[in-house]
Amino acid sequence: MDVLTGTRARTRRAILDAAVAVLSKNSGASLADVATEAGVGRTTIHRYFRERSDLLAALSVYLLERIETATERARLDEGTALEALERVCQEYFELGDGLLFAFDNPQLTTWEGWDEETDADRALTRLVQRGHADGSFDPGQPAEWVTQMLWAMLYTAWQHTRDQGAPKHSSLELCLRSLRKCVAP
Amino acid sequence: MDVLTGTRARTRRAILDAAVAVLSKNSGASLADVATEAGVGRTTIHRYFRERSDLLAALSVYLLERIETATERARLDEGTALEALERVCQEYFELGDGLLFAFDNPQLTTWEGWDEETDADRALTRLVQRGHADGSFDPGQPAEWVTQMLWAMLYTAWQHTRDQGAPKHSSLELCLRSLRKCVAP
DNA sequence: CGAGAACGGAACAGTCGTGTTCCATAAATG
DNA sequence: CATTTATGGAACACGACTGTTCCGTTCTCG
Repeated sequence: MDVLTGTRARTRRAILDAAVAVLSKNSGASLADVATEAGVGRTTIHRYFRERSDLLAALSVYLLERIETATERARLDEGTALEALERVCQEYFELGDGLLFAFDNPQLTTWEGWDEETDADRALTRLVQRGHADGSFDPGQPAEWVTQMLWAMLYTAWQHTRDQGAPKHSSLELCLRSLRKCVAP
Repeated sequence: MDVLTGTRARTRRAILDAAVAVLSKNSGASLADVATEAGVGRTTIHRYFRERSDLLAALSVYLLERIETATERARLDEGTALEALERVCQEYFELGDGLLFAFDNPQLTTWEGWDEETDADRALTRLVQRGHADGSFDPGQPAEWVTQMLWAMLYTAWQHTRDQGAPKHSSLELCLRSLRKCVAP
């Protein structure tokens, strides 16, 4: 079940992406809705994920992977803490609808099966602590608070573009501006 | 149907409050769950609200009322804009779980039946514009963005206390601190 | 081109929430 | 205390979603 032919890997991706798009708008959507969005038969979904819970579990690891790679791309230990924070903000913003889904299902980032923090969470926390240590971040706001704020701001920004049709770059710009001012000492 | 005896008014409130508590945790919860939380029979709920949608509609006006009165209590046109913003933040924080519900259902604050803004929305927007005018708020962040940020921060703060058991006052303190820095010029 | 893999769709049983009716009981009210 | 009034619970029909099976079709790759 690890090795998938090109075709299977492709439709699997299509189903997962469709699930993110549909479930981020309506977390109670039916599998038929997901199938339609994916351009696939409902039975095909069951071929890849026996039960709905299997799809949701796969969705978890899928998004978690995307979050992890986005975090790695941001290279949190390079440059100043503020620069790194802005980079990771931009990377996360690219997650798009996955952002909404991840925010609505916080159990993803905290215990997606285990009760352990993810690497991304730890890296983010370390980053804020680095900012605390070198005096570039406000020491009055604990790291956990700052990371939660980051997600909430990203959620707001993405919703802002999705619902009100604001251009992506301007939403991201507002998000970065607010975040910068928040963490400043 | 406007005049309710004391008893009916009381159970109606119990049902609405239970619905807020349950649906803010799981928006797909069944009416049986709400009934249990309210300490009431499932049929009783149908006596007060024929269909699920009727309960949700009543929930909208209930929360909208609470938001309106909270906004009035904050006296947005008194004192400096910053002081007023902090007051309204504190008032909204008292909404508790209603906060999560309102944040998850943004259609409440924008068009709960009509496609019109609520009084609270307008008052908040005016407040931020006042801050822009007298130079006490950052002109680079439009009023709509600031109000959305306010809700996002409140959501974060309340979730912070609910999930991580942080004391209410400290969460609110963090929220106020972040908000203050955000709107500062 | 041909075999095997991948797929779509129909059909079916099972489950769960919903909305309704009916009746017996508990509570409030005058 | 007697009469409304409010309630809880059982029972039922209905609809939506789910999970499964089966079969014919399409595609993909050797």
